[in-house]
Amino acid sequence: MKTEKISEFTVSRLSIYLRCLNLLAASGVTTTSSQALAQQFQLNSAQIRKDLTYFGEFGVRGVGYNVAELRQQLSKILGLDLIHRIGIIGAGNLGMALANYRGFDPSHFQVAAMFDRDLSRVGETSRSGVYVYHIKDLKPIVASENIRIGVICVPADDAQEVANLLVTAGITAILNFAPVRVHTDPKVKLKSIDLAISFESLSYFVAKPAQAQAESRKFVPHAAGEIVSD
Amino acid sequence: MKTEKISEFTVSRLSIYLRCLNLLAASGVTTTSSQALAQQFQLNSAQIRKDLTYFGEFGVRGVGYNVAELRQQLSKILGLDLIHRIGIIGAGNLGMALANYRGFDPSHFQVAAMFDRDLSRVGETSRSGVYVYHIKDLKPIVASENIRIGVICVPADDAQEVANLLVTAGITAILNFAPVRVHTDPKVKLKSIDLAISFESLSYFVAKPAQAQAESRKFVPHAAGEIVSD
DNA sequence: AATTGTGAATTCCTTCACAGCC
DNA sequence: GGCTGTGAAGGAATTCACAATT
Repeated sequence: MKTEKISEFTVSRLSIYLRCLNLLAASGVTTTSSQALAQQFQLNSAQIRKDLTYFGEFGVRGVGYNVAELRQQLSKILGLDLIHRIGIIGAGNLGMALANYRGFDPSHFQVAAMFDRDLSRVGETSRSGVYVYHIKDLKPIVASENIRIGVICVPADDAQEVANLLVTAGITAILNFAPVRVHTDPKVKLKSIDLAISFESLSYFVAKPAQAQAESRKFVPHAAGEIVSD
Repeated sequence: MKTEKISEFTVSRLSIYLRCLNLLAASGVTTTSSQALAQQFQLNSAQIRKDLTYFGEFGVRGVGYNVAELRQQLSKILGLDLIHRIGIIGAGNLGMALANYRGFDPSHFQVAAMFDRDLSRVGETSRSGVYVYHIKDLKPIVASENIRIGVICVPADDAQEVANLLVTAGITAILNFAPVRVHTDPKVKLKSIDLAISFESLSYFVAKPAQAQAESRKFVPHAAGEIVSD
């Protein structure tokens, strides 16, 4: 394994590779190659190999990759051998939807608690069984529930304040859904999904159909907005 | 204006610039400069200028930019002088949350209809007043409601089928929230927000705190997963 | 004097192409 | 023969730095 910097692009692609391998494993494939993966899932084989070799030499020349082994390696690299405890701040539509979201595996990601400042929401429980605490209890609950990831689902005007609270509470990573740029301690990994920017980008392409199709890359990881770790 | 290809990165930043300008306008600022914007909002002034000059020469040398004029220009470029009619497919948690989402201006984006194949959801209405139709009525409702943007909020296994239906219904752009890569006609603008990838990227950085902070760019537009127009 | 618009330099990301190995 | 791992090439995006302009 090298000590080179791993880009956000590479990390996102690892997720995609793992997803592809899971599909292959489910259909009983035990061995594959970068070319086979590339062809089946419309990726570039050299990129797959390059991404993987940042973390080790998982393949066998002339043969390819063992599906089971590579799945396990990628799971490990992505930290999916751990259980991540998540706290959602803002128990509105989006926060509730995320608490109930079934798109990710509950053996890796668990929404442990929600928080809101609105007393009418405090004491509620999501359909999936997540309790809504008052925001003033953020710090002790983060500690007692072992929460490492905070998800900001409050309006733009409150996002920075919530980010500050999360940092103070000792969170490790933040996923921000508020349509605003927030700033945090560099030790906290911050990532944003900005729905307003996503829709406005679509708007641009809808409004300009001629130019719209010309550009665009095959793959761009992440949330509209920003990825910041400082 | 040049006929160069405009990158997805640039388009996303235009949204950010517009947002910054809106804040400046709200606080009564009438003139600004790329340096002032860069400093206040942590951007790079050369990048702002370069992004803007893809679309025209909006500034005055030695003076800067007129806030009101630049806002209007950016709104126009981003197609925000139009009203975008949106259809959401999948009236589950996420679909409902988006139908009720208040993060974008209803004078630019209107959720006109939702669709589901589950009869128990058909006939419901979101809190914001959006009716849920049966998916079999997609095509006629898309036409009658003048829907141009389709938002996929169904499980991964159904996403490709829904994408096909949307293309057949004559949609112009698709925003895909399903954690899977979908393929469409190249004439349709496709963009994905992959929450599973976003969380897995955070997982990577939570699991590897040492390396985690080293890399990462200041700004990466878009959804985890992919941006595809083909 | 100040700030834009932009060619040049730089940095980063992707793809090519092949030596090395099974 | 076939496939990996990787140096080198190519392409994109960002930033620098300055000539042009008011």
